[in-house]
Amino acid sequence: MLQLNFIREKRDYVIERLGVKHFKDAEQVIDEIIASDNKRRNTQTELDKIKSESNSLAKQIGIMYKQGEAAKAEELKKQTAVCKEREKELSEQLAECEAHVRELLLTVPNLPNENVPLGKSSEDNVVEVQKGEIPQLQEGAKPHWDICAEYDIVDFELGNKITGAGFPVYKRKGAKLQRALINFFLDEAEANGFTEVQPPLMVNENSAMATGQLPDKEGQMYSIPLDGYYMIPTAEVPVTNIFRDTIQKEKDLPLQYCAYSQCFRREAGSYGKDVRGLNRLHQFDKVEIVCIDTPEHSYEQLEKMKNHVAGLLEKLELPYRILRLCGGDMSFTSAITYDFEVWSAAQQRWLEVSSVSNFETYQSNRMKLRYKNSEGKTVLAHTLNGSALALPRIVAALLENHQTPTGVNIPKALQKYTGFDKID
RNA sequence: GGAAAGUUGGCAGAGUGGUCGAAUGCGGCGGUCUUGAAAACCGUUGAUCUUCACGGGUCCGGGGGUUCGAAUCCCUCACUUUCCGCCA
Repeated sequence: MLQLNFIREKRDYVIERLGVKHFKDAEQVIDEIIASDNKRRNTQTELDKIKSESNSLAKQIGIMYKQGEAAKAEELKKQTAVCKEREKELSEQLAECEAHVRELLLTVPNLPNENVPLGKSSEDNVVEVQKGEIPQLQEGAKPHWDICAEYDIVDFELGNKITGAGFPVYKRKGAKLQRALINFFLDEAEANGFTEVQPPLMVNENSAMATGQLPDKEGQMYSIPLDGYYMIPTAEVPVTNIFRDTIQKEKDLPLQYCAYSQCFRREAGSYGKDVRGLNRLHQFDKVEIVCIDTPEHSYEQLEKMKNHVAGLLEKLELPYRILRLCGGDMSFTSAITYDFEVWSAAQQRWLEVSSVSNFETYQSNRMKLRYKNSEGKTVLAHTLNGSALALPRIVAALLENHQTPTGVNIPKALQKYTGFDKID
């Protein structure tokens, strides 16, 4: 959520930046927000005056009773009736204004950072780096879903029977590879200074609201209506919410956390070859990194997170590239996002395996995540997160890029985790 | 699932209808003392809205109610603890 004061002070800038994100009717919405807030302020000022009056009357009445001047007190009581009525009116009006402003604010996305490229779709994203050698595969190289079947390591049919599409069963060396990757990612994160946590896989409404999944992306999450919970689409939600409604000390920043979790996404609207095999699942495993930092240092921190992710891909010997997403392709809550993609040799295309973002104060404003700065002022912190990494497409890329006629080679860095060096 | 007791500032913990945003202790911060530190002593120390400012408003788990007046009484929801039941 954007900060009201910021919108008031930088109206034109806000509208211009929202244009980069292709937010419709920016001018109209922003002006309505400002107008509603003006009304809110006037109402509040008036209400405060009335309340101040009631308070002092009540005090006088109290004193009179104590001094045994009951008759005088009764007289004053009559006066309070008028105040009360007006108070009720005004506080209703105030609540209405507040609700309206909030409702509008929730529809406004985060502003893109100055470095965000202009553009509408994924074609306008900027390729920052490309690293690693694109492998030349042998004749008859297979896509990962065929490899999975050949070595019986991921069973999609079985998952269909038990649950439905997008819930595969990992078997044998496939299951071990999952465990190995999770441990590898967690160990690497820890070595880079991230503290491991294991969060709940379901969250309540407040948490989902704070990180931006609610109110409007409800259809993307699985919900448990009986208890009012949601299955997490990413560990970002529970881990960032650890810090909801807190005031941190500046000397404790940056906070750096990592968490393994399973993630659940409905993926409504997806179809076609994009969803084949491990490309898009309803349940998948991911190690997430989450950071809280000051506005002064958050972009440094973002670089650190990018380097961490790049290091993982290099150790897995996978060719990858880093994209800086354009305004039209970024998520609602992000100020800047870098996507990591690995080359899928058999599918002949790039697969997104990580997304690293700085949300600046957008999430922290929703969740009241603040810190005391060196001047002793309480200000909003910046939140950042990234996947490090999501498993399914990594598995797909490992299987495809490292396949040989006699089996799939496991990268050296991973061998001590898997306990085997080849899937055959 | 049943029963009971709780939820107060960073923490511990007073406060059961009136000047209580809240005693006290601990912790934090600043200072005195000290070569330095500790101890001791002194001072200071919640958040938030509004106002150029003075000031004013709100917040004692969340929401609602009673009352001229609520941390304090009532309703409701959530959570915590203990006992019983069930159980990996």
